[in-house]
Amino acid sequence: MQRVRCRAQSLKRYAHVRPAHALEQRIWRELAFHVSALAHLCHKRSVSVDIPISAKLLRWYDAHARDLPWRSPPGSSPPDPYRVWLSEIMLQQTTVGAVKPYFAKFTARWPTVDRLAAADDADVMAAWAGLGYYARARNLLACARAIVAGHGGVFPANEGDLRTLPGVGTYTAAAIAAIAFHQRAVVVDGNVERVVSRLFAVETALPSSKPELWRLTDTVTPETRAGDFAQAMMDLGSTICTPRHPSCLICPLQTDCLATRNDPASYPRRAAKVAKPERSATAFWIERDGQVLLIRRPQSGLLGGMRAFPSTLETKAASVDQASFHQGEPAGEIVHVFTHFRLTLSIRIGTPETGCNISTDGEWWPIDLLEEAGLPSVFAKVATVMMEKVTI
DNA sequence: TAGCCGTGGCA
DNA sequence: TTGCCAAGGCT
Repeated sequence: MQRVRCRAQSLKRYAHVRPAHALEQRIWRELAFHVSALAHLCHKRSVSVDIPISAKLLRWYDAHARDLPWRSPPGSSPPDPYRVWLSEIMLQQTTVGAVKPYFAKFTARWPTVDRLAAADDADVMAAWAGLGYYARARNLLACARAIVAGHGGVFPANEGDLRTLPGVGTYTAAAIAAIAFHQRAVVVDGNVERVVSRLFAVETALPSSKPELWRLTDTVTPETRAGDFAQAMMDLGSTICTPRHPSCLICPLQTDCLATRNDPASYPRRAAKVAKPERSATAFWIERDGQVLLIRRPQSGLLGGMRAFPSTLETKAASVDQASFHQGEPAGEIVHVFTHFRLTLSIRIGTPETGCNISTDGEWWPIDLLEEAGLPSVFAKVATVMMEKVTI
């Protein structure tokens, strides 16, 4: 045991070494954590200590925190609230990998909330294109302008005031208060719901279990470092306590977890899901002098406020799309799966006249610049199909 | 309150 | 190929 402790201490002398590659860094952090845990175990080998869950998690986080562009290192001064807010909006129901390039693009182009508030709507919507959930982009602008107009360009520092801002709900308000302002707030997102429902083996199914999960999260949230704690829960959820195959053997909370030996992947329990409805519609490629007709979709509803090809794709799901539209020559078909329905979109080559029947406020867009139009993915697929036809 | 609202990666 | 899922909010 003494030899192990000496080896652990000598290894800790190399803690400042930072390998160049991401994989090596990850392995190094992993090694450093286990060395630290081993040294701790040696030191406390004969003493049973009841360490709080938050303390275990924070210790793990200090060694394993992911290095993300919107973060400051664990335990350091709070990061810029603007960057925290922007990242939290982008990360709503969106993976870290998808957000990174958009976060870089937005912060380079609009480095402050004042600059963003002064931006043109069309520029922001186009910059958001491809990230999905476009109401977020509309609310992003509304929020930036509310901060400038109603809060002197400064983000409010408490959960209650944050909650009144457009696009900022219960989760986001708590996350900003905790991370950007070091307030004690109970931060519950999808990761936390999963971790906590496993930790306490919550048998109630989501979403009815949400109040119970909030209460349980409240019981384990520390008085200080609530922001680091929240981010630690999210890191744990995305790297160890994953949805399908959790890595319980290396989990810092394994000894506290009631689900670890009882099919942890089966938590959180979920209500049975219903099948996705099928919808079909027609999109029109209407060309003139090397340009193609684009329209702006209505501000609310499906793909609200985004540029698009004229189509029979309705804004409200309740209405029926005109699937059997026979004007124009058939030019192909694409399939796109949204969260709540599966769309088969027929493409037809129309004329400016048929286009005017569908929309009167279109804009003619150069075909060779279509990539800059900021089309949502479903219409970007249409563009790809038609561009391939042109090049053939 | 439950339905609506994107996208891409993964198994 | 298909379904599941990810740092939710709005109505």
